[in-house]
Amino acid sequence: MTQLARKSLNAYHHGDLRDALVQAALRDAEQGGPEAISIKALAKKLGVSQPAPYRHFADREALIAAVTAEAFRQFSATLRESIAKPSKRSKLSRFAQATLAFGLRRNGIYRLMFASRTMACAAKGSELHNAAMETFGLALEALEAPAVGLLRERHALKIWAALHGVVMLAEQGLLTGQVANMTREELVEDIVAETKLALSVAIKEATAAERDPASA
Amino acid sequence: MTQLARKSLNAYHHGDLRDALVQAALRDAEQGGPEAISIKALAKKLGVSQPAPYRHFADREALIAAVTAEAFRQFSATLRESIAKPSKRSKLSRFAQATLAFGLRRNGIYRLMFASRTMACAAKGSELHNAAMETFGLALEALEAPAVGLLRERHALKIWAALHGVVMLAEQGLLTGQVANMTREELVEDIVAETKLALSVAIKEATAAERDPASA
DNA sequence: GCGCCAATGTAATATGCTATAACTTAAGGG
DNA sequence: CCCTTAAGTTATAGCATATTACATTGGCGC
Repeated sequence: MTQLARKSLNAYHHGDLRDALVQAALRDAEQGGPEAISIKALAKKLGVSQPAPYRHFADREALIAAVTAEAFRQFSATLRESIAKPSKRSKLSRFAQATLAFGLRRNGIYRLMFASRTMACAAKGSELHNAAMETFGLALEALEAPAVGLLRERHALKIWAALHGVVMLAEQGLLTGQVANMTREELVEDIVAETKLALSVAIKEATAAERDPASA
Repeated sequence: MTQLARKSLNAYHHGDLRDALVQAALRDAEQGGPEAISIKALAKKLGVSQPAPYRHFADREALIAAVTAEAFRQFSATLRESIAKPSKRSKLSRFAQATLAFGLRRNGIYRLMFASRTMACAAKGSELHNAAMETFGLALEALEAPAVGLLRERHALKIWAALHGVVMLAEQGLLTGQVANMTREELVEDIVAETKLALSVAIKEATAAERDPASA
């Protein structure tokens, strides 16, 4: 990429305006989501003229895309950390709770990644799309059950979707601390358990079918 | 409410500008989501001056809220229909597929309901919040298994979240037609089956615990 | 009926944000 | 040392929201 070039060339008036814009925008988006990102406000805050950001981003959308990419980087790092550090709880449980925690704590950023028009318009091979798929890769990794191939993929997909649903509903205020007499964390734990159950059943069925192909 | 008053009073210059605005905005939001709703553009399309809409809505947010309420009405009606009409498939399956279909076909509207800042800011007792909770009520209704109380609520919540996750991921282009060698409809069916499995196990455990409270 | 009132709509305008055009400054290489 | 180019500035166009002051119309009391 142009990252090396950027670093040396931008060391000028502002220092590194591009990066400063992304970081500041990320902070603004933390609470208010994508709509809280304003070129003008950012320029003012960073002490440059309004049009200055346009030297680094074609338009507001481009800035948002860059911010979203950075958000994915942070999200992935957090998740990776969660499944790496040892604990009594299972890898899948740690992954799930980390996802929920990130989504609740940095909800504007979560919306940026998973509920913005920018992402919806990202093409299949784009940097953003790849970043999102990497997250799914982490879900796959977190599934420690001895499932391989499609079976593994399907269950990773299901738990990813379920977690995503919980986080989104929570952000919309539809999961208010306690629903059905359980906290959001307990709900996530319940989903983890359900996934494990379904996966073990599926594996049992698969091995049975292998032994006796006719019964399938 | 003021609905009766509205009907008679608004029958004037435009006929019923308020309703026309909501309907037109709903059409605009169908593809582009909330950000596609523009007071100015709507006024032009309906042949009135730009400030005219402000006679009916305090600001853009208020219009969006009204549109969202209408969206919930249509969504609920669609879901209610799906679980009412008889079919070979289970009620839960019909409910789940109807949710997916609505989310995919009218994705801008779905975002309006479940991924907008407007909803996130809706207070707990507000009309919008209640409308959203009604949808959850339909999920509860769709669960035909003989579960009651908290058990039923929890499983309805879980399938609601999972479905929601699938729809959102699909809209973000992260579930591209075929993932893990299955279509989105098959994925939803899989989730339905998983829910039924988990619920039946939970019921079995509950009845066992009832017979022998000590083992719990 | 007549005039008044309130609801609805219009014209004009202030404000704020995005984006572009034309011009300026500073760093670095030949 | 000048010239190129990246990066920044001032000025301005354009668009959308929202407000204020004014016009219109339909219904209601008298």
